[in-house]
Amino acid sequence: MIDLKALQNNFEAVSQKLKKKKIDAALLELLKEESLQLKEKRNLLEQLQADQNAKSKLFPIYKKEGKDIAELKSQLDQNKEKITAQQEVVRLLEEKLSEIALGVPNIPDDSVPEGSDEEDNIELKKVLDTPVFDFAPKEHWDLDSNQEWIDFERGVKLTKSRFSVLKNDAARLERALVNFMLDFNRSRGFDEVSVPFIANQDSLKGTGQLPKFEDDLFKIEGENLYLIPTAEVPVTNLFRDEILTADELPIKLTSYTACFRKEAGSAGRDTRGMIRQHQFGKVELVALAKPEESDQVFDDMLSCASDLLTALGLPHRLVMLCGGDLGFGAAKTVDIEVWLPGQNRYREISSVSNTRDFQARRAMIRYKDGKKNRLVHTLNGSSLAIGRTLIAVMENYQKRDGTIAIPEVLKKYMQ
RNA sequence: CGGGAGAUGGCAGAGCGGUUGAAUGCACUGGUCUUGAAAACCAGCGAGGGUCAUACCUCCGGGAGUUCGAAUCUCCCUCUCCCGGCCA
Repeated sequence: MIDLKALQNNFEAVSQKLKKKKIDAALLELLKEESLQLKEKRNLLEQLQADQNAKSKLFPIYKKEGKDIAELKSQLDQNKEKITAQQEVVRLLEEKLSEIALGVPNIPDDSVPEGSDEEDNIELKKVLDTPVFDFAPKEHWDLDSNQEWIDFERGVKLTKSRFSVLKNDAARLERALVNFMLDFNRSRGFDEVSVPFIANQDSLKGTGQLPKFEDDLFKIEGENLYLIPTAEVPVTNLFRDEILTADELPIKLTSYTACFRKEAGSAGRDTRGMIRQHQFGKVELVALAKPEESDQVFDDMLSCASDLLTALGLPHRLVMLCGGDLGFGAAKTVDIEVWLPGQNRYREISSVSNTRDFQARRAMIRYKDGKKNRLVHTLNGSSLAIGRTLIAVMENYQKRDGTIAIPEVLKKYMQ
């Protein structure tokens, strides 16, 4: 959630920055008006309550002194009606306000470029040269046309489209990738956690998936529980409603989970192959940091993910997302795109974001800064999506005879 | 899924329907003492909103109710623990 106080006090600046995200200015205006309204109504309510409290305290005194309490009681009764009415006013306003506020995306950093979509993203750098083949490299599904590695048909049989089954060396490779990544991340100072793949509404709300993006989630019937779309949800929410001490920050964690996404808005996109599945494995990086150190932590996470690809020998590039392409909760995001020779293009394989205090405000994650409690900054990034990494290995390490080499660093994990 | 107990501040643990936002202990922070530390003693120590700062308001799992007044009484929900069944 954005900082409503900042919106009230610096309306122009905030709404100017939010323009990058193509937000309706009228909505912001409304938000500001409503929040000021609420402040006023709430002040009135509090006055009434203060009055009521003060008079209530007279009650036992009057009784002790044997005074008549009928007059006092009638005053209290009247005042009570006013309070009840005013409470309703405040409650409605609060409801309306939070409905609007929860739908407003995060404020982009100044460093985020203007732009409306992918086309306007800015390439920061390329790492490793793209491989040169003396034959025409295939896409992963053609490489494995008889489904020795990835069995799409049976995945569909078991569940439905966009589910698949890994077999033989692919299954082992997946496991090797997970282990390699977790070990790598640990060596970079990220502590490993293993968390539930199901989260409740409060958690999804804390990281911003709810209420706005319910359509993207698999919900468990009759339970108010959801399959997680990313480990970011459970791992960040580990600290929901907590006040951390300054010296335990930054907290840097890594976790492997399955991720479940409905891909509601992507009908018809990437229907072939394993690029876009309803379920995929991902090793995630999550960090909580003091505001002044979060940029440093962001860079650490980004280089951690990039170095991982380098270690795997996979060419990739770093792309700074423009305002229009930025996710709902992110103030700044850099995507990492891996080279897929079969597709002859870069495809997203990782995404590192700094949400600043946007999630922390929703999830109430704070730390003690001397006497005061301040919101932390939360950051998240895919270490790498496992499925896409698997594809990248297949396509980049393919040989003329259709076999696939194993990256050097994975060999010890494949024995 | 069936039977019993419970939910209070970082933890432990009191709390008659009326200055109780909440005793006490531990932990923590500052100070005195000490060469230093420990011990001892003194002081402070929940959160959110609000204010320049005070006042002031709200919060004792969540919601509804009784009452002039509820942490304290009633109802519902959720969760936790113990017993039984089922089962990785």
